[in-house]
Amino acid sequence: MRIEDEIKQPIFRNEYQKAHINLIYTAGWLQLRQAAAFKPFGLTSPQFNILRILRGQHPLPATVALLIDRMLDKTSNASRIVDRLEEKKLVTRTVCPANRRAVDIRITKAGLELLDSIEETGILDANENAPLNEDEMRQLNDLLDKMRTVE
Amino acid sequence: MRIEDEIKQPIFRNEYQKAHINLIYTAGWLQLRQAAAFKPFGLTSPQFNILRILRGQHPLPATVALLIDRMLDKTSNASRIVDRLEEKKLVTRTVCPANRRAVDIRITKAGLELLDSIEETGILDANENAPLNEDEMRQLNDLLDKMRTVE
DNA sequence: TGCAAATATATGTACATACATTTAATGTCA
DNA sequence: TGACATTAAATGTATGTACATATATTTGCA
Repeated sequence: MRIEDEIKQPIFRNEYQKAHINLIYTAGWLQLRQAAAFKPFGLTSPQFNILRILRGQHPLPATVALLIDRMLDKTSNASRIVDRLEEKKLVTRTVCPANRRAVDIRITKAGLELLDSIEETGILDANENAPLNEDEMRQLNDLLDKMRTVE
Repeated sequence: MRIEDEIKQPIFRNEYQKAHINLIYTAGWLQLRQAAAFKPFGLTSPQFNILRILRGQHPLPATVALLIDRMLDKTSNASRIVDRLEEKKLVTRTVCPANRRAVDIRITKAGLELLDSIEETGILDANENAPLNEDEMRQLNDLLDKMRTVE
């Protein structure tokens, strides 16, 4: 369905404004689908995202600063997302011995196993009836990258 | 900057996963810019969005159900966003006489003037050095619309 | 050495999101 | 008509986002 029909606004000021609204709408649509996929595993999208970064570092630890640097949304509050993961025993937090201001965050065995079981379901992979083919995906990636080249 | 560099992840499982992450990242980037633009006017993005819908209805009222139907993020909580706008005297809320379960929400004169003054700044318009030209914008819109055609 | 600046993280507050539940009004149909 | 379902909105709770401020540690340099 075209964005005009999705939000029942037949006319946009210009193609520029329409692309912006379309982008935010589509991202929200995607977020909802992802959140629903993670829910059976008791994870939110930001929690999953942080777990994935920690696995990338494993067995080395990550600091909060590293997580923020690698997160999709850089302004979100990594500290509190780690709180939730720690409560669920999916990560550990220990004071960094080399720099006692920093905190070493590590994914646990349970965390690694949870990631594996999520990925085994295949919900993160493209399927045969994906609406965009590989070439279109590449085109989309290029347009998005280019869009952010301002200032 | 390419998404690989933005989030310092050199390899993605596939173009599909990369497009998803790119989309969410770019939407977040855009949201931050928009939020910063609205901030001097004391509005958040969802508040601005609802005001714009109300202007589209004006002088007719809108119900909460209509707002949800037209909002970008359909699962957000329109009731409480209207609370904030009402506190700022930008909208009014009255019980709908025809159906006393429903609430008639109307944009006030102050609300209309605020929207005008925001739009006068031109922050919502494309400028000469926009990275994507009109044709590329159209291409992006088509890809996004197509992406959502699942199930 | 000692003290200010910088760094790393945590905490506070307002707002938004996601989803379940509640309250009130209206519809329906036996 | 009266019980029950449906509808419209508000409210509760957990989480996340955005941004300011606080706390503790380390660094730099006079």
